[in-house]
Amino acid sequence: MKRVTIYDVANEAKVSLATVSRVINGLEIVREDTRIRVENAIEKLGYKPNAIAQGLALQKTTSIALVVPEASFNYTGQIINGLLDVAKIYKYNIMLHTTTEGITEINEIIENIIKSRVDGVVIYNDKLLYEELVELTKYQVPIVLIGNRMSNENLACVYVDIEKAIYELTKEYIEKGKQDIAIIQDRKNPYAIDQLIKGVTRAFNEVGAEFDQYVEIPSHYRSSYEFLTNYFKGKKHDLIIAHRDSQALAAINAANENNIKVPDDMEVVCVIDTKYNAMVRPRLSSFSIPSYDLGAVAMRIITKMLHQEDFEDKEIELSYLYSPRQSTK
Amino acid sequence: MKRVTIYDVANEAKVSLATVSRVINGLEIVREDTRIRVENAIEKLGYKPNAIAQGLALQKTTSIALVVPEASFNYTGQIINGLLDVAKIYKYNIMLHTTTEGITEINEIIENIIKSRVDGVVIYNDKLLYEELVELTKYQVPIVLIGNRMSNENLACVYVDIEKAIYELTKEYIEKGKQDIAIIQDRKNPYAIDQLIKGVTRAFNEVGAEFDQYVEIPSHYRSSYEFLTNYFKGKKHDLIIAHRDSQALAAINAANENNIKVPDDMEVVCVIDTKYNAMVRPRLSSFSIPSYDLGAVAMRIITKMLHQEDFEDKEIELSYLYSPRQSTK
DNA sequence: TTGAAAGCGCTAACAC
DNA sequence: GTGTTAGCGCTTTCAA
Repeated sequence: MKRVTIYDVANEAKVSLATVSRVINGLEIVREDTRIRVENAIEKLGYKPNAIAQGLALQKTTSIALVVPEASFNYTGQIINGLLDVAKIYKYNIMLHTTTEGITEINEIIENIIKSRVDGVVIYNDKLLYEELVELTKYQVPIVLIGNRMSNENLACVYVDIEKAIYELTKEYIEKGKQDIAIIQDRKNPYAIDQLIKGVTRAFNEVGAEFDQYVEIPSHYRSSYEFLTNYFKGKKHDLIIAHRDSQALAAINAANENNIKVPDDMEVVCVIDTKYNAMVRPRLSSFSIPSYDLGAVAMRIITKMLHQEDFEDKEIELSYLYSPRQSTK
Repeated sequence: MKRVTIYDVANEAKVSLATVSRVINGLEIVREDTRIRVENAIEKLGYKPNAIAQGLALQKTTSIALVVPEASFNYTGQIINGLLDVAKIYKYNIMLHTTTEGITEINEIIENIIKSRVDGVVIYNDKLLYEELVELTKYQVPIVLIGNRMSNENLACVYVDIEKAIYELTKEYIEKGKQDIAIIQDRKNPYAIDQLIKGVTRAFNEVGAEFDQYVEIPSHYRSSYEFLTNYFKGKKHDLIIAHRDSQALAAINAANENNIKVPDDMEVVCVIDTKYNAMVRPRLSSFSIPSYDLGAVAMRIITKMLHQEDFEDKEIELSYLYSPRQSTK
């Protein structure tokens, strides 16, 4: 099947290309019978409009760029699904970009995004630096940030207030007299960890105490687990706060290794979990972060920005739900 | 920063747009000093070539479409990473499409892919029907299939022979006198399950036996687990073969519930696993399917097809590695 | 080595 | 209601 253009269709239907264009775009000003003729021609030739040409003519591509950190699809999977579902509704295509380690590379991605002339970009990246965002903003492309709280002219965001979540959790534990609380480092999510620390610290400060149990570990499980296996040899806490479920699991397994029983001897919670939390034993107490919704809302916001729809707030907070399970008492 | 085009750069540098184009594309025929002038202008104006316009002029978009089933990023994540890494090297952009349930929808996706004029498409989808592939092939766009074995004019594939894998595994168990082998259904991966059944059946047939223990279960864990919890009440097998690790875990948990110890009373293996297999106890014996490589190779093949590079075979088989762990003896 | 001009496929005034 | 035509931003002959 050779490339068939709008001209071919016009010829076949004995009309001008303008008319074909009108039919394609569903403009009402076309007479019934000529519309039918055109539609038949389209069908017969198997014509599909060239989105690239349309993009050039219309100055918009109806596609948006999605930037996520590499390798962690376990956590971003739901976000992507939410985003894609909404994108489908509004007929947007998604160009997927992933960030790896290395500051320089992000500039390549930006370069790429700009060149591709997407209509908007959605970013979920825990370590995106402010300067890079500014660079992107210069090109007046609407941006929605997932996770980070930040906004301006054409920058909006959707997030969950995990600082507050952890603050409240910590307060509860302090009230129960369990003040020995530790946070496990997560190299891959500096922003999130920052929020966790802030939350715990705030709760501690309110009772005149100080938080200083930030446990730094290599971020990959194997070493993380190994480190913790040692760590728990002579030590345990009332409560361990991890960011990802995989880290919480590492902690539990490591504790187990040292005969520390979870939740009896030590409790463990994590902030974001995956479907594997339904399968592990003990099941992890966690905050149900609405990942799917984060993606869906982000995409919805982009469409609003693109269609100049008014919207109340550029910073949208989604709520979490704490779900106590078997890793806490 | 307003839209700056090749004309603006040409003006700024006092050359024609043709020259600017040459500089952008690194053509050697530009004199040193004028090249510098152009480069300065580009820098000054912050010019980024419009990939859409280039796409129109060149009749290629340097982007490829990736089609994966929704929701299972746990398993496709590595494939995507592999694909993206290679795509980066060859400067291709990725348009992400996901398939949900429903036959009709796949046609929408195809429509979309064709309209977007990607240079090629990579498909990982265990239930893509042959007719749809044919529909796509009509548009003479190079296609690479991941997982399914199939090829023709502009259709290549990369896969792992899990039929053989399971055949060999089964043979081994039969030789050990463990003939009570069951396969757990996986609704989401009919093609893979089909391969598993074929493998086991072949091994059984060779010793004059017949395989008939295909356990049908709802595919979501909750119900899967619940079903199996009942299933194992009066029954157990020598070996359970699951496709995904999540299903194997469901089986193990369900068995546990009924005091069937894995691996002592019953052994369990799965074909593809995720990073969570490093954290669960017992750790699952599994075939290490090289997901990352599947993605990487698929992308590499596409580039070969696109650059008319010759390549030996349109069907590339990657090898698996069986890793016995704690769920088998 | 550089410039002029046609063309990639489509949209959107503006005529008729 | 339909056709003509001028772009959209870039590449690529063909001349100069």
